Amino acid sequence: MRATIRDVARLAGVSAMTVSRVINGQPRVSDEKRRRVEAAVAELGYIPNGLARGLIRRKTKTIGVIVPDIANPFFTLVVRGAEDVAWRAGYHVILCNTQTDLERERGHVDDMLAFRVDGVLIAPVSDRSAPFLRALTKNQLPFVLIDRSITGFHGDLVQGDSVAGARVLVDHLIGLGHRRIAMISEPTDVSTARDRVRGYQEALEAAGIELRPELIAESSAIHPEMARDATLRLLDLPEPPTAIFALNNIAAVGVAEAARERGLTIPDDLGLVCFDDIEHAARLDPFLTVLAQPAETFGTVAMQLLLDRLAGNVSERGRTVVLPGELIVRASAAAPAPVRLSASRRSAS
Amino acid sequence: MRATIRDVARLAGVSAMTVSRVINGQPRVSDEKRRRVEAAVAELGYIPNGLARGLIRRKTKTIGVIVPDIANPFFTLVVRGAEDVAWRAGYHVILCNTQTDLERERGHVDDMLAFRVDGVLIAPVSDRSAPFLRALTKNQLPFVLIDRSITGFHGDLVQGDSVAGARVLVDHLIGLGHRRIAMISEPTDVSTARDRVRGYQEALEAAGIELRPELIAESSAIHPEMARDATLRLLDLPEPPTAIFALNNIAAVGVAEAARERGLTIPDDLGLVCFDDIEHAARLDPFLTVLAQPAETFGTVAMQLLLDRLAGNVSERGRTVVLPGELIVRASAAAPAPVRLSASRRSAS
DNA sequence: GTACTTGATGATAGCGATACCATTACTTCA
DNA sequence: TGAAGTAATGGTATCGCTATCATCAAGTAC
Repeated sequence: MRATIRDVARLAGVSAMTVSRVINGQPRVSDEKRRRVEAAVAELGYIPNGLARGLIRRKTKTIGVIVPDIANPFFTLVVRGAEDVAWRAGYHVILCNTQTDLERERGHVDDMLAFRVDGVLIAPVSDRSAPFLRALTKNQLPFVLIDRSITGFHGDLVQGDSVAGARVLVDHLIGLGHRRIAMISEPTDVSTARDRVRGYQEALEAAGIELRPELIAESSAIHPEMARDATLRLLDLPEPPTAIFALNNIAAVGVAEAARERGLTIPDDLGLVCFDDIEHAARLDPFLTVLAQPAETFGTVAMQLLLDRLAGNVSERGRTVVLPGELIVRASAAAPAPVRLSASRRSAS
Repeated sequence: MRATIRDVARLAGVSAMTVSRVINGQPRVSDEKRRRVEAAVAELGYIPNGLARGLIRRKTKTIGVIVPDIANPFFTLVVRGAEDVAWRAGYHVILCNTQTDLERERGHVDDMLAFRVDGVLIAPVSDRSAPFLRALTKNQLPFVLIDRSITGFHGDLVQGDSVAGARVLVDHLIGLGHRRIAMISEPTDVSTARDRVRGYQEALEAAGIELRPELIAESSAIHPEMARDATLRLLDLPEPPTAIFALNNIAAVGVAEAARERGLTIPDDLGLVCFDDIEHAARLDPFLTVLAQPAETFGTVAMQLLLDRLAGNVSERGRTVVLPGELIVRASAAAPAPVRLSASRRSAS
């Protein structure tokens, strides 16, 4: 079996308490015993049991990070940023992927409570996640929301400005001359979706463009196939859009697939803009015009807020950090074709 | 404070043991007490303390997953696959990102040992990770290697066929007519780098093409900037390559950047192939010719091997699973220009 | 009626650490 | 000289749970 603190104590000829003092770098230990203990630790390859420690200290130096889709480059970077800050502060990260599934989210939150993580970073599935946040609060487990707010909840939050970002993107399309602009959205129990729809609507209104409900397609932020299907439906409208605003990068990927299937060229036949960059794709070929959000900073800032709170040097109730996005104009949106022909359907891909 | 099993027992008017039996679904409890306990659990919002459980059961239902770069789409998918299988089996995953830093890897391995995870999936930084594997073995912590083997180590392993894959990619370039083919590699204390260099060399030899050492540039598998710099150096050679084989997707991104900087068009002025797909980029614009590896399957299979071992229904010592890759021919490699002009240097980007 | 199951329940003893207090041996200073 | 502080060290209780064994009532067999 693995060595315990008592094995070390026996080998070093001291008490368990002295070993504990040595491995925790406390004073009040003679140099000689310290050396003997260190030798015994090395000889046995002793590693303190984190479970036992956590049980009595009521601290585990562990942070749970719960995200809806780790394969989304946005969240990948969030996680990397969070992990990095945590590591530097001597914490480690338990990563939980919910796949936007509420039941999985419930399970993960319960696990975080059970394993006594010291805090949680969570990008909740939707407003229906509210009960889980309540469970965290009730159990006094500090947490910080990332990317998405929850109606009626007031706590630490790091988010982008979705309303403004959406306006910028749609204004950009309008500025290029587009008037028939569609949006690929997701269910509006997600705050970012709500906000981006609002930004979209505000931009159209400000430009005096009539809102057409049929141009807002509800899709998914994690399954490109659904965005593809939604796009195909939009393209089948009697008056198809000349440009599409996808609520995020994943949806944009689906739009591009749909366009390719229909033999439409982006940006000539269809303009495309979206939230969130796809780092590797952008470097490979700077094509997509996006509202880039500083994903990694979402993670670092959120983790920092959490660690501050754990350190106890925070008094405010709900701190909100809004990180600015940046419009990066690349090639996926241009002026619409001067004479709009009905798109040739079902052309070979 | 949070409710303990004794609080529940008191409220239900039973002993702690009876509560334990109920929450663990054991028999030997009368229906009436079971109901009373369940009511008390619900009323108090009781969640069993995982640390205390783990301490006595010597199981935590937790698996550590250690990868060199979570932002690499390959590893992102590995993690997603692993997490998915783990979740279904009632395990959760602690994600550790080493950034290919040996010290961070050491720290994470120690943490896994300290927190008594039940097993570990690890894509080691390099052969220099061997001591950490020895520590795992010594402490009887089961683990499975992913993607990379370690010289002299014999245990469970899930990997691709890097030699064959590299041959396929380089053969593809040769088949297109390329003779001067460079490779962006990384230090050869990583098994995949070794194997891919070997596949590259074998392909050239088989085609009777002379090996030029200066055409193998050592770079990085996680920093595209380094691959970019390496590519610029290759392009500055007296006789620059007509095509480049990048050892992975990240390196390929750097190659593309370099080409763009030099005003070279891919594939017309420079062919490019690499290992590992970039899912979102491929969907957005099917451009890169790659040897795609089933990344998510790496994760699911590795986790399955590990869980099998934990369940005790495995006898073999070192099981190796080799997952086949698939050449996906897209647009980044074509026949070289019939008349090879010396590449115009320092042209505007 | 005795002996032996069987089921339901609880008391007790840890798991491997650390918090907290007690003890010992010296100093230090009025 | 004696009160009092201080450094080094160890003993004991405890974190919250479960393994194990003991207990007791009720049923079963002979």
